[in-house]
Amino acid sequence: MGNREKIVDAALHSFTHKGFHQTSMRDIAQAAGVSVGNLYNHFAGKDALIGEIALLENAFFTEFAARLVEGKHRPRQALSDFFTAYHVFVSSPDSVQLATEIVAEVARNATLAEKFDANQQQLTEALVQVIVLAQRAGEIAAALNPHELAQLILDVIESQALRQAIFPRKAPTVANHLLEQLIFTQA
Amino acid sequence: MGNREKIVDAALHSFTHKGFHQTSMRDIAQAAGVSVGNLYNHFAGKDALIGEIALLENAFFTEFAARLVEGKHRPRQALSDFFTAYHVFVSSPDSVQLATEIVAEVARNATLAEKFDANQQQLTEALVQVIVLAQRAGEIAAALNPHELAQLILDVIESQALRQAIFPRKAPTVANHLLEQLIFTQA
Amino acid sequence: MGNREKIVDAALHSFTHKGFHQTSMRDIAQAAGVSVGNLYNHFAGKDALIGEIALLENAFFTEFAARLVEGKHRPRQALSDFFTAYHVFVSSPDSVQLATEIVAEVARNATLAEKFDANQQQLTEALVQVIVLAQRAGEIAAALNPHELAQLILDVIESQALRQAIFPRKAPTVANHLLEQLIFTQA
Amino acid sequence: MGNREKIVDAALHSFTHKGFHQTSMRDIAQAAGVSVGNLYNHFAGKDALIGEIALLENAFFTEFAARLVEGKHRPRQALSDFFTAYHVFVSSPDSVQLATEIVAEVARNATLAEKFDANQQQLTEALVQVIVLAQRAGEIAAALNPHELAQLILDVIESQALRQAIFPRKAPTVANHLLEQLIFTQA
DNA sequence: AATGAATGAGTGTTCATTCAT
DNA sequence: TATGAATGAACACTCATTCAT
Repeated sequence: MGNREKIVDAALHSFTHKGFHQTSMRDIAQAAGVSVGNLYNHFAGKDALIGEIALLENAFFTEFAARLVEGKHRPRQALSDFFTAYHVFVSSPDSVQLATEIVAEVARNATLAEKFDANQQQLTEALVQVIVLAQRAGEIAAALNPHELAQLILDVIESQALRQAIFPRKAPTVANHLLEQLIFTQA
Repeated sequence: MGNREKIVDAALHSFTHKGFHQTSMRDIAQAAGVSVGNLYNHFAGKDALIGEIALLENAFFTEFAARLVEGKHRPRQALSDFFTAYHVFVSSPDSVQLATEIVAEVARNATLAEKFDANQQQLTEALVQVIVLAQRAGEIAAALNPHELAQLILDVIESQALRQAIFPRKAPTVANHLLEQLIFTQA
Repeated sequence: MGNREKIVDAALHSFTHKGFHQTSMRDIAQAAGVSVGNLYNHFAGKDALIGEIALLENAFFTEFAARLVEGKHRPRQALSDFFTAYHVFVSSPDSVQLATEIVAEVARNATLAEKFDANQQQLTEALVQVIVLAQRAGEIAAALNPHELAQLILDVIESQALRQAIFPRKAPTVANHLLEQLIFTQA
Repeated sequence: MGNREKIVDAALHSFTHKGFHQTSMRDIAQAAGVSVGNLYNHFAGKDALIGEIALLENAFFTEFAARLVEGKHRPRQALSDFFTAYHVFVSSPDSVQLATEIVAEVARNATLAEKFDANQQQLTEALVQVIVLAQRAGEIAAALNPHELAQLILDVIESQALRQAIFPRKAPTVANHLLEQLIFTQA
């Protein structure tokens, strides 16, 4: 593993567990087993490193999008599967912690926001595609705006993950049951 | 206005626009027109100040809950009105910025999470109350779990506000149209 | 007990256990159950309080001197008794801790040194008096300079107390046996 | 001279003349001609620096011990010479000021006390060695406990130095005359 | 690409002291 | 006397970044 990757890994871990602004370049260098100075041979500065990490989810979004489209000949099933898989992905405590950091950062940094948005777009569009097919199949009400619905789906899954990670509750709800009730037409 | 209030105001403003960890105690003191040392006569430290700010929304939650319950004899209308009002409240850029900071903080601070959760609870329970009435009135499908639905409603409104504030989009959607389509039974 | 006494007590305790410069005026006020501002009604400032404490041993020195002179008709016994009593007095850990603080302070503050010296003088002179009588009685070699001997006696007892308090050793020596061997003529 | 040495020198000087707790890290950095931050590249913190200084006398103790043992074939002379040399060494005002600081610190810091004790041990043991030889030669009474005597000797010399430095007296006594009178057997 | 000493502004916090009440 | 809010300089320490090697 090259030093650059070691640094990215170390930064990911530190940022996740301590937050962007609670993590120092020294922390990262130490965790990566690399000298402080060397960090700057690979990244222009802390902000560049934050940017790199913030956009790391790229690959995952692409993968989810691909899998969705793959299953589009059975749209309802594809959506159901996606709900489950995405929920699992987004529910890991590490994922949640990092996500909150990224959102706070993105909210304050327009450049970052733009890139971040572009990433998400891929997944949203794949969702839209499958929703439209489900509507044609009569599995989702035709009156619903597919773009808005896609966005709502992602929001609901992500919010639920966030809440369950942060507020450890007595009875965690069955993940996406309600969502499916609301979205899919009843037999 | 007492100095304590001046400090809270200044902290609220600075935290909102720069983030908790990008704001120094000096920043706050200066913005409040107060000496640095005096900050510590009113708050035990920065964390205490962050906690105070993080829990400031208390009042608003209570107010929304009250208004909801007030209108419960016409549950559908009450919910609709709440959707609109809550969306407006939660959509102000300041509110969004601060909320992202708070969430990131809460995700890393169990004590804070607990208090924060307790606050939110009030609003959720008011929502549940009105949802149940709407179900009895046949305006919401009886099969939906009221607690989960209440939570989903808040999530959707908040997520939408967040997204619109962060990603300035071409066509901002009509706020809660989709939500109402999904939730309310069709005539 | 008046507030002034409460303050002195609190200062004595805090200075002893934390050192002059590690103790804040707040510490003292709190320990005394008094407001910070009130400290300044009773003492001009921290230095004045340090001075007060540093010279507190006054009374004890006077008492020891008095008892020594009282027993001077049996000089050897009086000296022996003094050795024991002074050793006990000076050996308490609190006494040692405070003494080291005072010495460090006195070493840097000529005014304080002068007052401190004056206090000690009383005891030294009482010792000299009894030593001279012991010499006349043939119990101490006449060749020894009484002033120097008095000083040496105090030094040895104090140093021993210091060492035993700071370096907890395996076998604490029988306190003043050696001192008596050296000083008193052998039968 | 490396920066580390410059820092140690500056700390030694500042600590001696102002005391540990009256000296700030900035003082030291400035006196060393070094940036504040760089202090922490060389020492973990102020305490580490205090520790380093407190144990600096190591070398001197070792040297005195060596010289003592060197002269042990003429024990009385060796002791006499040591008295004089040690008195000179320990009498410099700087030495006294620093010593009072160290003692106060050592009295409050068990870890430091231990290390400090170990240092002193070397010298005490060399002294014991020579005392025993002097006793065999009949120059010191055989009845005296050599360990206790060694300790007493160091105490007396150090106390005397302390007193002369702090209380500038009319007639400074001839340094170790009395000590020799007490210790050595008379022809 | 790699090191780690060096920088100096910046951090949260504490301090002795003052002062209006 | 007594209070405790108010002051602002000072404190130990950390920071992102640079740079000679």
